[in-house]
Amino acid sequence: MRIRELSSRSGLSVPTIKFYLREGLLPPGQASAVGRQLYYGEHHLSRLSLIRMLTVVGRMSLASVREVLQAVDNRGLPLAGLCAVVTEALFAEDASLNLVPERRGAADRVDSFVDGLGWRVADTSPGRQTLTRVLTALERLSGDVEVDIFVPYAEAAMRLAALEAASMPRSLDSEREAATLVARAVLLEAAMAALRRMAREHLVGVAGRLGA
Amino acid sequence: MRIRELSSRSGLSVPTIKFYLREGLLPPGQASAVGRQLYYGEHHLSRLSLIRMLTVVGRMSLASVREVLQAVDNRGLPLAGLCAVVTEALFAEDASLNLVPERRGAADRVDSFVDGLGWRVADTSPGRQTLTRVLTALERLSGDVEVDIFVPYAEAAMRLAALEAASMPRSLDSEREAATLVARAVLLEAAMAALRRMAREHLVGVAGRLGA
DNA sequence: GGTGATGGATAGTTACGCTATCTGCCCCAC
DNA sequence: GTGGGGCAGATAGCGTAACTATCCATCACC
Repeated sequence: MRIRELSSRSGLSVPTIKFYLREGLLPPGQASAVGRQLYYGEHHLSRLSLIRMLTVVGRMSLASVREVLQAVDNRGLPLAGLCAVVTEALFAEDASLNLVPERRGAADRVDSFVDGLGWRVADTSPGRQTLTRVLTALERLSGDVEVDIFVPYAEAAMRLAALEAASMPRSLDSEREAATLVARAVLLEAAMAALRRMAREHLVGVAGRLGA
Repeated sequence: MRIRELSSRSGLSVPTIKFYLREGLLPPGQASAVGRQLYYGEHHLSRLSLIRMLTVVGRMSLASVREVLQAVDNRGLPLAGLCAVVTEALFAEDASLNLVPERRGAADRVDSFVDGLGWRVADTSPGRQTLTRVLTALERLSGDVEVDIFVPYAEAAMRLAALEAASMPRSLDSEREAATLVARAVLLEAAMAALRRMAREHLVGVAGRLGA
C-alpha cells in the first residue's frame, strides 16, 4: 500500500508517519522495481500500532520506543533480554524520582525484602530503587513503615507474572512473537492499573454508602 | 521559614517554588505583621513533597495536580469524591488512547465483565474504556480473546484495594489525612508496578536458565 | 500529457515545565 | 542609619519532545 493508505488504516497523519520514518521507528517502505515510489505492507501497519501502544499505553518517550523496537528486531536477543529492555523502558520514564532523598537503610531493607522473596532480580534493577523511594515516602507520611507491607503486592505480582509467563513462547522465533510479547507486557500492565483503580472506586463507594 | 530555606529543604530551586506559587499549586506564604515579607511553614514543605509525588511518581501533568490539590483542600468533599478525583487524574494522562478503534462489542463485554464482578463502578469510569481498549488491542495481536483473562487481575486488584481501604480513615477530618490518602494511592500503585516488573524479570530469567 | 500523490528535505509549531532577569522594596548586621 | 543581600512580583525566555507544515522535484496513473 502507499503512504496515504497506511495513514488512513493506522489513523495517523501522513506527516506523522513520515516523521516516524525519519526517526527510524518505522522501517522504510519497499522500493518498486524502477521508480522512486515506496510501498508499505501489513508489517508497517502493525509496527505503527506497536509504536502507539508503547507511547500511549506504556507512556514511553520515542527514545525508549526506539530501544524497544531495536530489541524486537534483534533476532539474536533471548527472551529474557527483550523483557529486560521493556522493563528498562517502562521504568525509564520515572527515572528522575529525585525528590525523596532515600532515607538511610531503606535500600538495604528493600534489598533484603526482595532477596527474602527468593526473587532473582539484578542488583541494579530500577525496581529496587522505585521500591526504596516508595518506602521512604511512605515513612515520611506516617512514621516507620515495615517493608513487609509490600508482601501482598509481591504475592499478587508473582501470581500474575507466572500467569503471563505461562503464555509466553519458549524462545522468540519471529519478530511477530517478539512484538506480541512486548505489547502484552504493556497492555496487561495498563489493565492491572485500570482494575486497581476501579476496585478502589468500588470499595470506597460501597464503604461510603454503608457509613452514610 | 523564608523561601530560601523552603528551597533547600525541599530540594527544589527557588524559581521552581515561585513558579508553583504563581500556578496556584502552593498556597502563598503568610505575610508578617507589616512588611512585604512572606513566611512559609511545614505545610508548604509537605505540599511541595506531595506535588512532586504526583508529578514524578504519578506522572500527572500540573493541571491534574492542581485538580487533585483542590480536592485535597476541599474539606467538604467526602472520601469517595477525593478518590474519584485522584483516579480521574491518574487516568487523565492516558486519555488519548485514540489509536485503537475499539472493536465492536468489546465495550459491552467489558461492561458485563465488570458488572459480573459485582463492582459498583460508574458507567463513565475511564477504567472501563482503558480495559476495552486493552481487550481490543489484545485481540488484534492474537485473535479472539476471552474477557475472562482479566479475572486474575481483578481478583488481585480487589484484594489489594481491600487492604488499602482497611487502612483508610472513615472520613477526611484534616487536610493531612486527605494528602496522605492521595499520596498512598499514588505510591502503592508505583510499588505494584515495580514489583510486577521485578517478578517478570525473575520468572523470565529463571525460565531462561532452566531452558538453557 | 497533465494532475495529483509521493519522497525527501527543511523549517515551523505547540505544549509543557520550568528558568532567568528585572525592579523596587525591605530586613538586618554592622 | 545605612548599605548590601534577600525577597516579592512581574515578564520574558529557554529547552525538550512530538509532531506539523511547506516546498519542490519526481513520478504514477488516468
